[in-house]
Amino acid sequence: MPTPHYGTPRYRVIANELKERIESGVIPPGALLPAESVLTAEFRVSRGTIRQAVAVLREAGLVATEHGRGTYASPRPQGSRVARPSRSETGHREIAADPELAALFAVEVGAALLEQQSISRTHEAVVAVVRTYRLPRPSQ
Amino acid sequence: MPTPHYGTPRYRVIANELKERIESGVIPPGALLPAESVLTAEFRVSRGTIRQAVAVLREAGLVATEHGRGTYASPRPQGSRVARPSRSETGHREIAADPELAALFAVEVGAALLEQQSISRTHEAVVAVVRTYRLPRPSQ
DNA sequence: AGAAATTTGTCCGTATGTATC
DNA sequence: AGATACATACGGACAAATTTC
Repeated sequence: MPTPHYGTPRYRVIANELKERIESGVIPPGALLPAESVLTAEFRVSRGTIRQAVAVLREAGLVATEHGRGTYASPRPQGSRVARPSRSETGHREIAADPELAALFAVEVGAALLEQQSISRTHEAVVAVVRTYRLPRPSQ
Repeated sequence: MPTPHYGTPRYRVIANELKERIESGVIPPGALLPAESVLTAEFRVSRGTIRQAVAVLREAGLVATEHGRGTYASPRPQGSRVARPSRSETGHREIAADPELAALFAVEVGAALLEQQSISRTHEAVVAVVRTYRLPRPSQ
């Protein structure tokens, strides 16, 4: 079979599995993940797919990779009972306009807006969170 | 020729070039970037390399990609300090932390946060609304 | 110190799936 | 339905950083 991909892409399935292992402690904080070559053997996928999966975790801040060394599980934010930020340092998502934003942008309440969020930290502590709202790509 | 690559990787060179075009206005905000196949021809690299370059821009928030449509230049790169806030368009107030902000700032849900809002307009139309959240002045 | 092995980084070419026009 | 465009996946090759012997 060449490469069918229905449903969830394999790299996401693998990313979820690895995430599971990190959060459950199977791969403890600070530990090295198995090498890409090992993961390709375990999941029976190509190296590119593994790298894509690891890239997902890296963007989520769960791991950090070093050239020639390997990929480390990130040390836990020691708050430990504080929920993990569900998003990385910067990201965008679509949100529904609250009444104030709706009025400003002259759209219906609940209309889709683009929110870009960026987080400023010093060391670990969050200093500021900036959310920028815009209209979805300008209708021409 | 196999694939020599010294110095800056090609995908970064290409990302910088595209970034240049977006910030200089050669590719105006909201416009479609050339298709991956076109960029492949222009830069004479494989599609994978082009996708890697575009991924850099996407993470930086300079572009957004839609399946089957193409990649759009974002309305507003963050670098350019555009329009005067024209004053009076900004204000601050105290708000209650929603779960996401609470997690980021490591405070209780509902705790007081400072929100500063500024509104950018061109002519009359609202272009963007920026909300910055911070912890209240520490009493110390 | 040096060579080899390991591991991640970059790049290519190809094939096929899926969404949009 | 056909054409276009992005998404996923494979396999191979070589480069560069690190560790090991």
